[in-house]
Amino acid sequence: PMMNQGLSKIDDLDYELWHACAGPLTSLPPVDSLVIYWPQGHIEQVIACTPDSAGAADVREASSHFKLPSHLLCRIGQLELQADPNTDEVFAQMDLLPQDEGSVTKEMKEAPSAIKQSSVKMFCKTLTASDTSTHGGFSVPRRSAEDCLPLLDYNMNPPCQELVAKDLHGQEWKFRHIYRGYPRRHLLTTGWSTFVSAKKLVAGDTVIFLRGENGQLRVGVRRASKQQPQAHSTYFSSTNLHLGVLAAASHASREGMRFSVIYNPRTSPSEFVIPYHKFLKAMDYNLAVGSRFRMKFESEESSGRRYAGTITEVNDADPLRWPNSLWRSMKVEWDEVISASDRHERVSPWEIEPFVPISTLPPPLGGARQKRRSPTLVKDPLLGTSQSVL
Amino acid sequence: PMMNQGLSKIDDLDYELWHACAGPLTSLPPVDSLVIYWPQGHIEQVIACTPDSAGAADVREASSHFKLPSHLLCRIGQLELQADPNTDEVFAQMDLLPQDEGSVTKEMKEAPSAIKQSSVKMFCKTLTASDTSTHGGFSVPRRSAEDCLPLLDYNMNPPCQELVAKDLHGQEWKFRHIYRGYPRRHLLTTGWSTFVSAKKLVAGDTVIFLRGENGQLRVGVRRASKQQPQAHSTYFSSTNLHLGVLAAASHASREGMRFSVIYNPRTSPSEFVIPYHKFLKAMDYNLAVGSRFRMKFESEESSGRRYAGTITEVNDADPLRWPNSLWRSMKVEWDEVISASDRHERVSPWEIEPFVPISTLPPPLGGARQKRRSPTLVKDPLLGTSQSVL
DNA sequence: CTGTGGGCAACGTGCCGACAA
DNA sequence: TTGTCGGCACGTTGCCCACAG
Repeated sequence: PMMNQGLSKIDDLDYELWHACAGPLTSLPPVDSLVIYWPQGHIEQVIACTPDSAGAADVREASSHFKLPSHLLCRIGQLELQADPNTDEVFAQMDLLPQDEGSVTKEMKEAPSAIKQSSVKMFCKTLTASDTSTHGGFSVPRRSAEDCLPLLDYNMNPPCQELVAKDLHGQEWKFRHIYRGYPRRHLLTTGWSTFVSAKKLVAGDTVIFLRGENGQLRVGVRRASKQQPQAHSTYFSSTNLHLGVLAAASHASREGMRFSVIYNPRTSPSEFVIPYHKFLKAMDYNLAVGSRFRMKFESEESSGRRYAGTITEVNDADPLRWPNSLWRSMKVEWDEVISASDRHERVSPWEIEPFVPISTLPPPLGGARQKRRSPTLVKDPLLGTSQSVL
Repeated sequence: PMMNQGLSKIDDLDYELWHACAGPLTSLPPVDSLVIYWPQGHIEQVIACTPDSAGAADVREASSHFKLPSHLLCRIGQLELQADPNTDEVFAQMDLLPQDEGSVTKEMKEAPSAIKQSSVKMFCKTLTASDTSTHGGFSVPRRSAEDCLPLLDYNMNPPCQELVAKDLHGQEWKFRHIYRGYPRRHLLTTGWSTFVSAKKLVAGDTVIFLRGENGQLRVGVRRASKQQPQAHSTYFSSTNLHLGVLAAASHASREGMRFSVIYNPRTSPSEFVIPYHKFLKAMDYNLAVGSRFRMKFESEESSGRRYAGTITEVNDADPLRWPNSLWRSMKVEWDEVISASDRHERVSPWEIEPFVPISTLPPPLGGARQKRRSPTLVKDPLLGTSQSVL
């Protein structure tokens, strides 16, 4: 049920499957790379995962005892891509090793160069009412079947074969793939309904099929409904969960010890482990009240689109607990009406793309670097404390 | 889904249902009573609930930073009896308010006097293969039906009625109750199989029916299999959960603030919130290596029986992390072979009954009190530090 | 008294082509 | 090209009694 990253062809395929299930907006920092960890964002995920936010006042009070900066520079130690055995929700467990700022070399600050080309074939389909009904099977779009499924022997009458596809847990699912009906079409019949009921799929959910170079098949699932945090984990009070996050990070940063976080891309309101180079790049943005920008996120109409907006405030999201933190340090207004906009009322610098691409700005003259930065945003990236720039 | 204790007849019935589902060995301290909270025991529950005990070394290392005594004197602030929405496993959320030893009056140390007589009717039945098969319904034992179910009109042909019973979540379940067959018997037919599949009942599990004075019916479930901690809570790393428990208790004890714990009687290896009077009584036991005792617990053959044993060691269960703690301070040997005896290799003083009832001991003479105590067990009950007794 | 099994009817599941959007 | 439907066969569900432990 757990896998490491990029060891063999098979692991590559599982790696691709995990990302396909996570959705196009999710990216993970590679092993050994430098990242910034944001406790505030981690807490946001905990809140999103627990049904009751009761005792929030307690947490606020108690958390002030932890000497914890707004963010930690870390190296990714180990990365495990997994899926919830009950819901198939993807998540990543990452080990973080706190790093000294001094030990950072120039190369570490740079973005990784080439993106390796994958030869994995894949298709997604949003399930229709017919696909999920008990009355019949799954209709495979013609192109998808021809591109991604093993070639049928069209001399058979009817042409058919058995497919075996593994899911993220390594469990195998068998499907009868048949080409029949008039007009002819590709269908998955026997085995399909078992899959649907086991994965509790409903119309609107998405299935994903992948085929590796070696012919291995994978199958995964992405749900339409951000289903409620189904009263998870009745064993633990939400206060304990909050404090556990803070205690672990606090201890790790003091002692420089490895700690472990779980990132759930489908539940977390925002990524809270940010590649260091992405963070550094964002520090060079010219961000001030009134600045225009674009940002990509998933909404009810689109599974990932750019939205345009304007910065209306630049200040602390939580001045009491997390003073001088860049986490959601900008309040913004969107050009369009965004449903569930509360999730996007405040954003962090690294989430956005400035409206004028930075590369087209005139090259900075002497002393221009200061001008390009908004004074309210000039902070020591590692200590999170404001510094005057003269 | 949540209920307070003892407000009305209906709440009483839910309270009884919760206890019936928890089993005969579970008891809960009443609201406002004094208790001793044992962090070690709380951690044991967390370990029993989380699949992987990985990172245990981290936790040990990190937990040494918390200045936390082995036990806290607390008052029960609020008590919520709940059940897991997925598994119907019962659990209790209790608020604990740390107390000063000085504020404890003599009455608080005494056990509550009268146990109020309940007029609630109840029956349990362990399900047979026929009860859980899809082929038929549920056969109600005659006595149970006559004592506990609403009276049937035996003039009907056949006599039948509709029963409506609520579970711990307040959800209503409807059953057709019919008296038929030859020889005549009570059966639940229509609605029963829905209940079985919704609650995922298998042969060997137990159903519980309750009927209050007002005629209200309740239905609950107690599973035979201590099913695996079904890979719970993939959102949180087990290290965080450990640290959260310690951080919450540590902060609460320093600041004297209310904190909240969740007690799961079916999963926790031992109760970790102990009535203060029970604790004090155990301090008077004459416990030393070689002492004989009895103790009641659930095992594979019996759902709650007394077992006899002998104390073989009296020392710290975890000398490094929890020195001078009474939690599982005695290593014991049982007269019979106990399956899964690892859970019962070490016990705490308040769990056992001395073989010679304390009331039949000769009344203590002058200075006898010291004699009756074993030196290795004489500790300040609130600080957990050893004291010399001269 | 109650667990199990045979009988049997009703219902759901699931494979098929037809048709139309 | 593909979503939905009617047709139809077969397996399952679920109510009934008989019988035996």
